[in-house]
Amino acid sequence: MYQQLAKYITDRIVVNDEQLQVILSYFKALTLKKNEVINNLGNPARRMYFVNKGCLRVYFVKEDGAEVTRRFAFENALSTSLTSFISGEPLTEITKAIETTELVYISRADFYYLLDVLPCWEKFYRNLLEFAYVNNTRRLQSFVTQDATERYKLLLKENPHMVQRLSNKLVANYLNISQEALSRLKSKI
Amino acid sequence: MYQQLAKYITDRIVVNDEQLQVILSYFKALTLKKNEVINNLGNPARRMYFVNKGCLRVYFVKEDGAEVTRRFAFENALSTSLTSFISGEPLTEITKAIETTELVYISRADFYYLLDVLPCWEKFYRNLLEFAYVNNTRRLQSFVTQDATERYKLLLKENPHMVQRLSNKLVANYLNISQEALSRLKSKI
DNA sequence: GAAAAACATTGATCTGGATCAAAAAATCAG
DNA sequence: CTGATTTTTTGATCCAGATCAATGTTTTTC
Repeated sequence: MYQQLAKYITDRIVVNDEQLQVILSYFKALTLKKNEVINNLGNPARRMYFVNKGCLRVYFVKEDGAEVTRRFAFENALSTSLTSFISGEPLTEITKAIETTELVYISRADFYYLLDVLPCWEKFYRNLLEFAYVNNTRRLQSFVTQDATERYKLLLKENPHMVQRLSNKLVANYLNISQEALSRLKSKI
Repeated sequence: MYQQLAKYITDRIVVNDEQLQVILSYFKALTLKKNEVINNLGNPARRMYFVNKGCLRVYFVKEDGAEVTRRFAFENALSTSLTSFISGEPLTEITKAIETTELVYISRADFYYLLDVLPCWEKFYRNLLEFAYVNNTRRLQSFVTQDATERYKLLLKENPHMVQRLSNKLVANYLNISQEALSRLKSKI
């Protein structure tokens, strides 16, 4: 159950076995059914999740109720509503399992406790923040500098597995275009 | 010269006077003329800047040469091309002074050296990354969930000083709309 | 302080992608 | 396996905001 997470951590920071066991001991298992939601707008993010199997979808909800996908978390990815996890303020993005999903999670309190007691966890968190920032910026850059076709081509190039694994509807939503628009632009490439 | 930076640091982390002097000793002064550029696409980011007076504009350049503003850094703000600063890869955003601007800066090498030797600097960097991430995410959310008028109203509410201080052209560019579109939507509010 | 340059406004037209609608294809539940 | 739901495709129409153009206004420069 902890094997994938252990590899994830040791791939990113230098950590001895004792420290690793301490870290892992704070993670608990959770299985979600398809379409199950794990947080609610208005509450703060209380956990950070690691995906062993399955896939999470994180999305914003517009005022009119429309959803815009912010990110997917596939196997061996960490996921939380990081802005809320950081600030403690209510979250503005919903996380839902798009298929049956096996997770392990750590509570926000335990996460911050580890930051205080394990210097290597501070390094881990630094790494996590750096990657989250870089990914976020790439996505922002793509939205403000590229049209729908360019965004799709970039996705095909950088994350082909996403296009293979997800329905057109979800891919379109990730690109922030309608599924009709995606269908049309695919037929033109 | 270091007064504003010293306050910026002590407002964010717990640091004794000796540590503070060590940190400040790595910063050097630099004054930019209006429209002077401080980095070039293709090079990695080698410095982090702190604005004492003036204003920096950080922008992406599209394939067709059009510019899209990513961020402004006014007085008492840190600024770098953080994705490049983190990864060491060539930067994808240009930083230009939009007026005569007085800066102090630290080199990337010295910044990382401080991370190794001063635990409080690691905390400082964590804080910096967290805020950068949160701001980035807010901006991404605004772009994917709001139309031009809503983005403008949000800017007016959250950063009225930006609307006051900057030309319509720059405000429009920050909102990723044409200056004509901004002029029209303002007349309708 | 006058000429030049940059910026702001307003009008006309264009366009990428949204929305609405309906049919075809795929997936799911019992 | 079969009917029901969901997804995908294609067509018709619409709209927010872009672009082009012209004029007025402010700022810069010498």
